[in-house]
Amino acid sequence: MPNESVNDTIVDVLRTALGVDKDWVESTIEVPGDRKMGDLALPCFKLAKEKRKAPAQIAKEASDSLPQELPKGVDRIEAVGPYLNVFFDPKSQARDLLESILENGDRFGSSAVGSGKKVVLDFSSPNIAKPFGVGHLRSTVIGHSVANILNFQGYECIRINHFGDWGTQFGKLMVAYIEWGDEVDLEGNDPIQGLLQLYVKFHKLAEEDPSWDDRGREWFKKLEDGDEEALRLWTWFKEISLKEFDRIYTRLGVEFDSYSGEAFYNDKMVRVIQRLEEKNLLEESRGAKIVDLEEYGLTPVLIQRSDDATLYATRDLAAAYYRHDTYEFHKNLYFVASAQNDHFKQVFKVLELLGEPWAKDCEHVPFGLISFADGMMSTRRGKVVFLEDVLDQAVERVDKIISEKNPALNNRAEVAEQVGVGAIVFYDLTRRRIKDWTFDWDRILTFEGETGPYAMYSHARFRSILRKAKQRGLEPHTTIDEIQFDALDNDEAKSLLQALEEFPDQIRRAGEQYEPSLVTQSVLEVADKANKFYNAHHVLVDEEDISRTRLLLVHAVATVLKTGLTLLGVAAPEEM
RNA sequence: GCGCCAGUAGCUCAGCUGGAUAGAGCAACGGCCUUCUAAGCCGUAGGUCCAAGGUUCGAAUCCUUGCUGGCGUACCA
Repeated sequence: MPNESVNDTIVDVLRTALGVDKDWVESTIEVPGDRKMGDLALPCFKLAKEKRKAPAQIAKEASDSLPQELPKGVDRIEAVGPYLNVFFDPKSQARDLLESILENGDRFGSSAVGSGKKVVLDFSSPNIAKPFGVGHLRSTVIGHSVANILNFQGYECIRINHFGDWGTQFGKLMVAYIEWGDEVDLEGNDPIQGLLQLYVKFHKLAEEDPSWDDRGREWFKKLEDGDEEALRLWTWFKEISLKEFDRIYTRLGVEFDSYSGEAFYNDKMVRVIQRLEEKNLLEESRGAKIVDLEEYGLTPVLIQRSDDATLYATRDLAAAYYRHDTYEFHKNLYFVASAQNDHFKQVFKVLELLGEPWAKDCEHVPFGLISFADGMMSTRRGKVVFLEDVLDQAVERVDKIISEKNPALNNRAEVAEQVGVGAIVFYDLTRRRIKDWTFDWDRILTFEGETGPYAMYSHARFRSILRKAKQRGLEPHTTIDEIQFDALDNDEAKSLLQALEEFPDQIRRAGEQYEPSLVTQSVLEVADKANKFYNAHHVLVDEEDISRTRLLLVHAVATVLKTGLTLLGVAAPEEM
């Protein structure tokens, strides 16, 4: 069914009139693309063969045989060509919607489908000792938003930041530090910059002379074996990074329930290897230990290197077990770039082969990558745009715009931060997550059209009307019975109401598909229709009754926009 | 080579499990601020939905093949 508003009574009436069964109606009925055609439509093509009649004739006959008394809330049902179109009574529709928003407030659009179920979300998960680049934005904001959306639907969300705080990269960094540590500043304001320089220099040399990589592996092995010097450096690098990440998460408003990174699973690797051995899945190959997945069309999973050090896949297996044991999850989600599709296929397949029934509840939620116009981002080559620089630029630009457009704003710095950061977050959540995008300063710093600032602006604008009204002693109607329907009897109000009505359904879909862009699109749709309404009709007019009814609509718009923005992890300032 | 993903207006994208005339934004051009925030609104222009087959009453949507681009393809994560 297209949405929840299709109730049984309507299905029943249509079913009887057409002489078909309930399932047929439920699976065929749809919401017309053009809502002028009706609120629901039932195409009758499929019945043509069976009934040996033209679809249009079937629709016509069915509409003639409808009962006198239509279901509550239905204004009329009419045949239009081969379609049987259902029109809801606009008044009762508007009444139900506004009443629901009035009653539910910022819970409008929420549900309880997930109640009692736990969802584990692994997102953001940046690598320690590397800068937090725009590339890390994706996992962070998508994961955060999906957590908000699922939470809104009653799921209990466990947000895990699976830091990349283990692996050969640390060995490499240690080698670099030992060699050139005195050339960089790791104590000043920007120690990450120093680490990056070491990292880049190392990779430049390693490209020409692979023996550098061997030294890196050696040092990582030392770390795994608990070497004191290695451990000291590792702890120090980690501290430097965590400080930086903390600052960014605070700005983004992102929080986690667990910060157990890869190192956390260090002592849980043995058990994984044990399990694999018990099931006879492990084989020796070229000196390493692997699980062969050839018969499933997958490349082998490397479990243990020839020098016995563990790998990414091993740690993910250990983490999956840990999460299962600790949280008894309904779903275990990984918000990781689509480049790692194969990796997750392998890991989940191994879990399946291990006989774990919960393997099917593990899901990779992939997203496209961010690249530069001239190619890929690469930390190894030092080709990174720091997320903080992007946020700073955005905030700076917003601040300038405020100084031009609303110089009287008193909490300007705070609002500039909210709008600037919100613009970046919203930007990343506008398109479907699977899409790749190219980093472009001009584009990401555009605040007009389908952008975060536009949505925030629309919200602020409508909040402003409510404030102005209050100053004049006007409040929205508080009970639905007071509504003056004439005040909403125009195209702009109707399509605005429609946009508001679709909001809960979009949230539901966004939760099912782990796709925040559906919320973004719905927010933009509401903002668009709201601004059109704003420009076509005055809210604060002489007739008090009309004003108060329109204020109710304004209240509904502000409520929904704020809820939508909040689910996306974007602030909704009162003024801007 | 093989695998996964994408291909819709000049650019960036929507288009829900196939349904009525394929929609927005940006860029371009022309309008609208002495009443609620012009980060807004209205209008003009812009399309062989990558291509060819197939399924269907009906395909941007499903299937097949091909083309283009991105990513992956064992000791990085």
